[in-house]
Amino acid sequence: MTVSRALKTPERVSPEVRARVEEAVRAVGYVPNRLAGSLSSSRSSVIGLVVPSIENSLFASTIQGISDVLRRHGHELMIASSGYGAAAEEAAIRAFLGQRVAGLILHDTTHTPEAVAMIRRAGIPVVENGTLTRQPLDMVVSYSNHDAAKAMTQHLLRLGYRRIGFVTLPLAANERSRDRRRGYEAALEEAGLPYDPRLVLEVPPGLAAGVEALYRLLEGGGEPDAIFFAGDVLAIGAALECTRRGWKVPEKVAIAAFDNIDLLGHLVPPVTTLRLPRQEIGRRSAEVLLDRIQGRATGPLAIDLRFEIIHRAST
Amino acid sequence: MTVSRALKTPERVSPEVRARVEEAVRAVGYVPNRLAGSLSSSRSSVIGLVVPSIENSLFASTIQGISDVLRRHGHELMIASSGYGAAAEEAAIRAFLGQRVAGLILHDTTHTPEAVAMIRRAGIPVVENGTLTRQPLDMVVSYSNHDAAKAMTQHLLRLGYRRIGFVTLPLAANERSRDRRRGYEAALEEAGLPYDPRLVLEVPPGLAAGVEALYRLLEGGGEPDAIFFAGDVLAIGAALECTRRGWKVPEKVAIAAFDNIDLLGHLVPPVTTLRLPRQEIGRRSAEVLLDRIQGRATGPLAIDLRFEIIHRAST
DNA sequence: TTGTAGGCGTTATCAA
DNA sequence: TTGATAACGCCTACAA
Repeated sequence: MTVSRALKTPERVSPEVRARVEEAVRAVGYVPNRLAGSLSSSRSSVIGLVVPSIENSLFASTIQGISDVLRRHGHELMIASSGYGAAAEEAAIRAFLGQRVAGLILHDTTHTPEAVAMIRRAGIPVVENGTLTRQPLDMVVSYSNHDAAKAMTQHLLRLGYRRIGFVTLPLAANERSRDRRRGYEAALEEAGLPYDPRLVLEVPPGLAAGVEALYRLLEGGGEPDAIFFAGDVLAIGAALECTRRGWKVPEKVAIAAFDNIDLLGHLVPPVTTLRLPRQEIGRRSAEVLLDRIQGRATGPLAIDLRFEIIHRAST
Repeated sequence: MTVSRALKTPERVSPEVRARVEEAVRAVGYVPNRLAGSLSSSRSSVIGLVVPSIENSLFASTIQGISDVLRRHGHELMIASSGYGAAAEEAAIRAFLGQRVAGLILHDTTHTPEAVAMIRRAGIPVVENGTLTRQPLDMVVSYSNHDAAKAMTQHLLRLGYRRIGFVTLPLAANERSRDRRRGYEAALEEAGLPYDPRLVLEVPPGLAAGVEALYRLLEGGGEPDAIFFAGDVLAIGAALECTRRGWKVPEKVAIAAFDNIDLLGHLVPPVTTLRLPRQEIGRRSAEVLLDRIQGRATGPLAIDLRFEIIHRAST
């Protein structure tokens, strides 16, 4: 007990005892067993994070933000990827709850009923990250995918484009993509423009898909004057393909992207895009989670971290 | 005890008891406490991973590979980033050992003496990932940065380039970069070419650094006919800058990169590079670690996963 | 096949 | 300020 105190609350132990303990710790290379500590105190310093994919650099920024904050506060981070499936997410959540994590951060905002029930029973705080969902489990830290897509579409409209193509990642089981799509439609509607299905495309992720989308839209009869690639690296693939073909952007077709990937600013021409607070989402998520864990806050919470349009020469 | 058995070794319990337990588990939403399990059995299912940076997409591939294998085997993954510093790595390792992880995967191959001592005392298996180091702590799964850089340099020599520039990331405290640099030098030496300091540059990571390196080498008096960017996205920055300036590659200067970033193949012209088994490194690391944890293997081990040159139009 | 006893390494609590 | 005792929830070992 005295050792425990000397290590956790050194001020509550005599200097002499403290010194002896420190010496002994050094001598034997003692590393306290936090499993036992957690079991005894029913407090854990581990946070569980479930992202659709670790490999995706956008999520990676968020993870880095989370990791930085947790490290500073002496917490550990457990990660699992759900591969974009709610069942895998449920499995990950179950595993984390088995490890008695102190809190969860989930990127997806759609969960299996069982996953929700487990989290409720565990009674631990949760942050959702993917989009400013209307039905949060608990806390949300994100930006509005709907508003971001709408703002970019309006930006294009303001620039005079009238036949705006929209390329999205798969809409199924992903509230983020659906939000973006609805934002696009909302902007058109407010502008009194018709929705033309020949201008809308759903494609898998990846550079190659961006290239393919470019051709399909240009040759699909919709005659787009601009294309808004609402996902990942799609716009990069398309922009590079224009370079390859010697097509002038935005004269041939304007191109807009959805994320502040460094590279977009280095392309020729640099590509208009949205700045999304990826790292900030991670940092704030970790912070609000720790606030709750440490009893500094209670109750639901929704933090809108906003976005920003970066206007460049491609539009 | 019967419940424990029903859950872990259902075949050793009567069907009737099994059914009753399953029913009860469902009814109360019971999630076994793995902390208590680990404490009692002194076995853990958690693996600790320390990478220099989570945000870097190259490490992200490796992490994904690790995560996939661990998930399939019912193990969890704890992550920390060392920010490229051995002291931060040591702190992460200490935290992981406190959590009684079953094994460690470290990307860096240089560690503080204290970190090494702690790992030794803990007696858990370790895999190092960054390069085929000669003095592994325990197991290594990687490729040879030295050989890869040498091979690419020789490739350029074979193509007839004689004044080959070399751009590296910071050499301090990073065996990988030093290995690459030595590989470059070895190739020159074997070819009987002099080492010209005007052709070698050390820069920070990032697209912009690649652009800057391009100019500094072209204007530095070394008159390179090819530049080998031995790190990350440096080559992308340089290649895009050539596009922007309308410089022909490889006529103006040939460009070679060091990693199989998808994008390199989509640039104009596509950029020659090395294919490195990033994901495979992650998968194999997890596999050999599990082999040891589950007692299927013992002793040191070095797995060389090789690399491959992807010759494209930029050289 | 089922159950009992004891202990894993901490921390909460209370007593000295 | 220090120490004794009893959990925490599971698993090992052994007994019924």
